[in-house]
Amino acid sequence: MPRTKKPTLPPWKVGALAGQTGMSVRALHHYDEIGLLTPSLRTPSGHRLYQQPDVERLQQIQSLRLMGIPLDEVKQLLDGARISPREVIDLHLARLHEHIARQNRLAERLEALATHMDRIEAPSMDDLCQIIQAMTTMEKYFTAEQLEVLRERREGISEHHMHEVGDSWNEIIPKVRNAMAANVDPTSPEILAIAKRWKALVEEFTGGDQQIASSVMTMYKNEGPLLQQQLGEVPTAEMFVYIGKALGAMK
Amino acid sequence: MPRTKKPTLPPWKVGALAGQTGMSVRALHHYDEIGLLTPSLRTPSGHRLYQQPDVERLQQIQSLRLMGIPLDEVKQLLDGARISPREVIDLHLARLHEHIARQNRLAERLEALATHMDRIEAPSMDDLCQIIQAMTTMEKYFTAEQLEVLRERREGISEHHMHEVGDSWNEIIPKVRNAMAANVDPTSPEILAIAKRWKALVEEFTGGDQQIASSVMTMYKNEGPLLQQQLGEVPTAEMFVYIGKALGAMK
DNA sequence: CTTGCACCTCACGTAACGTGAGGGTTTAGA
DNA sequence: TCTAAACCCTCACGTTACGTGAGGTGCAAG
Repeated sequence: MPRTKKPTLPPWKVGALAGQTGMSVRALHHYDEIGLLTPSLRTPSGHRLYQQPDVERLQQIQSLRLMGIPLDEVKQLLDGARISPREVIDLHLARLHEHIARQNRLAERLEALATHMDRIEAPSMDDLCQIIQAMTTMEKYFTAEQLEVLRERREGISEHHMHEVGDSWNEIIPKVRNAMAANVDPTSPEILAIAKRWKALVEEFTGGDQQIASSVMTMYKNEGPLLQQQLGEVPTAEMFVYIGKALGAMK
Repeated sequence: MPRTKKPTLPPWKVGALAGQTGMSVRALHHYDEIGLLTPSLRTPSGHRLYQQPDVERLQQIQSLRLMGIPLDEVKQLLDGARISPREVIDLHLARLHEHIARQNRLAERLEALATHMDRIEAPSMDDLCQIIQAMTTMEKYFTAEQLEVLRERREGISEHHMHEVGDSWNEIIPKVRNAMAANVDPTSPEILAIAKRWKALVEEFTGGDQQIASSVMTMYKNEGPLLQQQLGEVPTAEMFVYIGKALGAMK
């Protein structure tokens, strides 16, 4: 009783397999190159012939790739490295979550940036970079919650008022600088008046939060030149001391 | 009245600039290679010398890179391509959000996969790939909400019961196949009894949802061999017709 | 004058293929 | 049976933003 036909199904050529599985021919070539999926047959002229086991392996490869597993790990997994599938999944989930968290932080920054840009009439590349610098500098000195508080406070304030505050600083700081240069006693009445305005301005920004106030001072100390370039007049550490004396003398 | 000193600050060498800015020397070389940041001076021996404008440009580059903007776009932006910064930001936000959405979908799939794996005692690579295949196949035939419904239903069912259901199908389907082969009248009492059990099994899975029921039938029609390999006995389209006749005759 | 450090220019490697270039093989139609 | 289309092969470069040597030169200090 002879066999009616050869019992093996006809093997697939690359193009056929590619069409069947939705992969590209180049991808199959690539898998062959890296030893991930080597067709079990070749025609004498070198054409790849994939048989059933190859097809099954390809399906496994596709499954694992769909889960975002890199090819070299797929190779290790399918080549019998004794790794528990659970570990693989957990490892990838961890990596993925970290990646997502990073991207989310980036998206938040970009969104914050976008709202900042909307406050400016005709933003230039230079403005853009300045704002980014300011944002990243702030991120170094304040915690996420503090930044949130500051953002909320900013939301509730008109742009006009922000300009007023900037003008106030630009008015006060030179006065303080001159007074210090002239060795004016910080407990003198003029300085006391200025110190009151200074304190009010500080509290408007910090909302009375001591943590924020001290972070601001550290930031001004460390990033003086940078902030000056962006904000105009900026207090120095000595000014803080000088005004501190005045405020201390106010009973 | 002669100048006291030369008015230009001493330029920085790569290592110094790298140290100042936190970049690597290689990165600065790279920026030079691609024409993004070419130092405005070189010593006769070829050492790069960065001057103040170069440093400022580098700071801008760093700012934009912090926002995830690729180097060639940074180059275009800084080289005066007249693109509005807002467009840049919005474009990147859109790309980023799409990317995040993809990663989130992947994470969901991985988490679903993890819970599936926990249902199996000693999961092999093969089991893993089978489950992934099943999941992706389901995703092709059901909407996200339907999948959610099915998942919730699965949560409320013991593993023991799931095995029972599988056994029931494995018992019923051969009976139907035999009856069809023997040309048994679908309105005969034995078939009617089987049809009732069939209907109950179907409803247990679909929860009576017509949309789900019809999606299931399409899936079985299209993916018969695949499902059979994973589930064991699987109904054919003809069986659906046959049982349909029986149920229709039940008044 | 030599040591050591900083600098230079190649040039390969990364992840997963896309996209030709240049040349054989197979197959379907005339 | 011949030929042209369609399919196959093997290089090999391009993609992103640099890391990491390899091998050689410049420069300041002991």
